[in-house]
Amino acid sequence: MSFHTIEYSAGMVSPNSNNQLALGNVQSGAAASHGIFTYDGGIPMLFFVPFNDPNRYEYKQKIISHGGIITDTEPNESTGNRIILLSSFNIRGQLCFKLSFIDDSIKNNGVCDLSNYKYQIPEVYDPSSVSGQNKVIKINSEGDGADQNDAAAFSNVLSRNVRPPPMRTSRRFTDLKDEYILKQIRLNPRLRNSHKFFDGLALHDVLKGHTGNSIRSRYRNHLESRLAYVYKTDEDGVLIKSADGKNIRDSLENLPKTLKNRFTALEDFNLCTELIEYSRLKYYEDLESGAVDKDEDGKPKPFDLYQEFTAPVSFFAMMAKNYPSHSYHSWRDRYRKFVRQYGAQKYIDDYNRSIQNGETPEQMKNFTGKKAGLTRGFKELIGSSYNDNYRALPSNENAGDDGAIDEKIKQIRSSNYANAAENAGEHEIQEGEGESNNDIESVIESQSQAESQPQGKGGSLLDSQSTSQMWSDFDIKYLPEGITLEHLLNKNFFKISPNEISTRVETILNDIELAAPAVLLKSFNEIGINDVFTAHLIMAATGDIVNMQVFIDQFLHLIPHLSEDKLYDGLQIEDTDGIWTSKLDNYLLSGSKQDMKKLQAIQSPQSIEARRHFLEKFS
DNA sequence: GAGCACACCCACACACCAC
DNA sequence: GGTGGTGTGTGGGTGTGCT
Repeated sequence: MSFHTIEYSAGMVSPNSNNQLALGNVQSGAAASHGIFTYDGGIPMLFFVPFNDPNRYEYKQKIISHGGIITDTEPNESTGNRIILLSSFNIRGQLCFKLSFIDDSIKNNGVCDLSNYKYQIPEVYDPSSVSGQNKVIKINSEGDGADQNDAAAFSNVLSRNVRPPPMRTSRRFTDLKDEYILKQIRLNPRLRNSHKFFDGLALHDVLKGHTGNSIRSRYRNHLESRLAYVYKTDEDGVLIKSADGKNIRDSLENLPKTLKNRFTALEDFNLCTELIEYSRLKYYEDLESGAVDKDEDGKPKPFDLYQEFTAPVSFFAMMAKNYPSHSYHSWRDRYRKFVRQYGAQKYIDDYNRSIQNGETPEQMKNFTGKKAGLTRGFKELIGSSYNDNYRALPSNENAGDDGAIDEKIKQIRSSNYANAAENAGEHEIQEGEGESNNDIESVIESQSQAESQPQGKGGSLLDSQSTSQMWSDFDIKYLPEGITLEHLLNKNFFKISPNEISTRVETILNDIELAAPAVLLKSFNEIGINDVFTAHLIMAATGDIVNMQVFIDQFLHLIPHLSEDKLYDGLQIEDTDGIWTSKLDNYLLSGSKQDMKKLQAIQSPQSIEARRHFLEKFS
């Protein structure tokens, strides 16, 4: 039932000249056929009880069960319609009435004179007191007769933003007080962490003399373990009563969630993945309709996984619907203050890496507040450390230095060379007792001897005579200058995470069926690698599947940092053994001592020898 | 010195508002 | 409707002084 659906006229409840409510046409007494808190015609009276009021839920029940309505909207005189503000205590100088109005009206079976329940003189601490003693300031809701500064002080104390100076009037908590606090928590389990709730409790007679902070601290440090049970409430925190009108005990296992829920790592992950998925779909829609931005050459810009994503309202509405643990506003705020700062794909990478390392992923944090202010340009810092994070290896969680990628290369070489050797000359490995499968040199040795190894599992795609013949029809060559990302990759590439690309490449290269060019090209196409790039891979890696894997991993590492115009230069990898460029080929072909010296500083003798054979066959 | 009461801090969830 | 700015106050503490 929504009060918004009811038309209220100002005349039903309107302020008179004394700022008091006129209730002349309020239905009252036994004549009330629709309940006690109704106007003529049975239209319910509107009440507002502050959300932090410790008695809100108790009185919400009373009001609703006697025909009235509790609104979620605070009274607003400017609208002309009046909602009656009820509270356990006087607040912020507003026109405010005591909750006993409800009790007395119910007892009376008719609406009492509301003006008799108006708060007049709140008691408030005076910050100007030099002695540090409490001083009672008399202030009424209109501020008449009261100093404006006092009114401001009153407002400040209640608003929590300005606290009185330290004043320690320590009072011991008694069993009675402790039990009272626990009872209030049981009645309001959703508010068990709320500062304001405890501020409200501090105004209860039983707890007079303690501050809200003190009571909150008492509960958190001493009483929480004694809570034992709470009373059952609905999603809004309203007490659920049994058939005989009693509160229902509920175990702590069913504690309702508090007012605010921290975002978890999984929720951050879901937000990032949904955001990227949404953006990717949008990109391809735009691509089809020609709405994608063009580069200098007039070609559509490729989808950038590491871009700053934007999302419309509908996206956050979808998130709130599919992941109701947070509201639309919360999801949107999380995106604005965290995802945008951190980077969606960067977080996904970090999350996946944590999972792979057997660690618990952490949620995004430290992107708001004062600390965030101190780290201006933090995004740039993240950007610069991206490489380290991206390159860190599961087996080396501290890897973040330049050795990480080398370590990865080593691992790939170890496993693949071992495979190659296993397939090429199993007996050599078996006979070499005490020889490690990871002994690269010896494995290279065995590989080089295995001219007739089966294709597809390790070694070169082009080693044997028959497969060389098959590849001879395929145009193996370096990428030309001026290539774009679109030349290299198709849309499938952007649907797969970088980690997965690497794994898929490894799987494809290890597949024994891939000796045939068409199969390899098709498989690479399926993960987004176009033929021209496959040709370059084979050319740069001398057709060696290990080196192809190394090239791909280096490419995946480089790609987030390469602008379109630097793509060609960026792919000239000249510092990795087994990876070749036309410049290095020229060194080899020139035969000059100086060039060979340069070459030997990069390439191993095995690589140089293999390259020589390769160029003889295919150049 | 220990325990307690209380003040205070900080990150950030959630919300509202203006443009 | 989309977006940025910003306020409020929750959630989870730590620091400090009193008993």
